[in-house]
Amino acid sequence: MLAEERRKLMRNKLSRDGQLLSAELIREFKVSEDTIRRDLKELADEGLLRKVHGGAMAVTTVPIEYAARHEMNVEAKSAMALRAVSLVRPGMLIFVDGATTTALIADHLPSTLQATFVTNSVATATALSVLPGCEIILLGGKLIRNLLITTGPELIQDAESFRPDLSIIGVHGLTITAGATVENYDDALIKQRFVQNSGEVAVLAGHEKLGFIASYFVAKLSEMSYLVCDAPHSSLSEYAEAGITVWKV
Amino acid sequence: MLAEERRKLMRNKLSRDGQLLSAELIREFKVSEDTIRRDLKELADEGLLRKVHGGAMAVTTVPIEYAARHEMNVEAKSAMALRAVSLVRPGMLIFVDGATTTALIADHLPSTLQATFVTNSVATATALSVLPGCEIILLGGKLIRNLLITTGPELIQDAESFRPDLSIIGVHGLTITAGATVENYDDALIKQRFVQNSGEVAVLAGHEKLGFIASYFVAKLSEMSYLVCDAPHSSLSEYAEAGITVWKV
DNA sequence: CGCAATCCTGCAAAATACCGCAAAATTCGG
DNA sequence: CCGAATTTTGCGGTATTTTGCAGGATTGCG
Repeated sequence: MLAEERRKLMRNKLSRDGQLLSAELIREFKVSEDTIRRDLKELADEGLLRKVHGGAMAVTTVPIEYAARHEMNVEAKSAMALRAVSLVRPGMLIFVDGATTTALIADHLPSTLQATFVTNSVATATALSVLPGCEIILLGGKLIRNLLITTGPELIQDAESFRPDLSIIGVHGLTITAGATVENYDDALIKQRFVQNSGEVAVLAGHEKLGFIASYFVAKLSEMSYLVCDAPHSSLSEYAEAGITVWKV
Repeated sequence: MLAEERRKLMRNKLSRDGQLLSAELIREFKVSEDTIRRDLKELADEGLLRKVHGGAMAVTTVPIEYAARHEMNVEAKSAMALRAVSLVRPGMLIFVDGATTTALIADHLPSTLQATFVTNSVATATALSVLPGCEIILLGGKLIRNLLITTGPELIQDAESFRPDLSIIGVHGLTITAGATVENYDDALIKQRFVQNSGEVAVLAGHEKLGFIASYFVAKLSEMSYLVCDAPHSSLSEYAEAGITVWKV
């Protein structure tokens, strides 16, 4: 068996189980303890795992990952969420996605608001649940572990039932030519559906997202009504010229 | 089990319960008292907890949460969840409802478990998401604010697609004649569906639920395979005589 | 005060980790 | 295809970590 093949299997096992046991790997691959130890050191140098006595543990623990992203840059994200809130009117049907930024809008909504929200994000649904006058519809499906959002063909189908007045979405990349993009395929599909079916679309993007193209397409510039961003005016002017209402925070 | 894995589980338990009991950890991890004590010293050096006689207390910035949780008898609930976990086998399809007790089972499941879970509870889905080898399906629908579970006619319809090997449900009331009952109509409808379509049904009920009849029917005694309860044997014998496998914790 | 539970210290056994080196396997240039 | 350079692997020896145990001190509680 090739060394690289063995390490590939170890990567798979790690992402599946969240940890690796040296003794188990020795039995499984029929190699010496030293070889396993060297492999673990390799993977540790790649940042995939942390060596511990007797094996290794994955570094990407899910809740930590989500929590860590949530912690980052809270002031800017909160400011952007505040701006997006001004688009919300009573009685609206509003889609909110599972981005860490958009999940913050619940904190800025008036507690007396009466509206209906639809989302595929566990975190967003939980945050919105504090609003006594609002109805919250959580789209069901297979849970994506590190994003805490639901996905799946049935969900895409269900999404067709909604024609929101407003969709508030976060993205991973935004450029003039490529439009809005994200890093997860399923996430992209869902956002596409709501972008196409919504009356208005508000995109929230931190300044670090500008000029970056992620792997999966979400929306053309012409499909976007509002762009909320914390970048300087100079970077945003070209988006304003493309016909988008740009709000700098 | 890795030492590091054990400490990780202890951290989880600590943040959930606000405290750790040495004796309980010894039973749970099947290690000596010394090992647990050394682990507690490790975590104490990290500043996560303060050692006290018989265990440790979390050094919490928010004492409110601990007080609130302590009120709710976490120990008994955790013990019941631990028992229910023994019914889980790799490869199973398992329904877990949104009761506070059943949501705890995620903490007792082995991190290497490979299985599929279906739930209508936001809290349960989030808790289960720490298991790297498991698929989690969250049923979609209208969110019930105070329970953080989804409901609705479409959800009942979707539920028919599943034939779980096992359903783990919590109830609000349990008597010989009225069977299992809960306080929320939509919740009852969903549990009914899964009770009828599951291979085995495990009911978790604190001792205070016995002899109480809530408003909405969930399951007859004949539909229940297992009853996990912390009541004395004398109260439970009649359920055992009704043909249910009764586990006292 | 007495008893049981818990805690602490030192120690020893087992498992695991680490280092240097040489054999074996693989790669590569001609 | 051959031989040298490189990489990979296993082995011996030693260091470190983990764990349980014994025995005595301490604590909590009726």
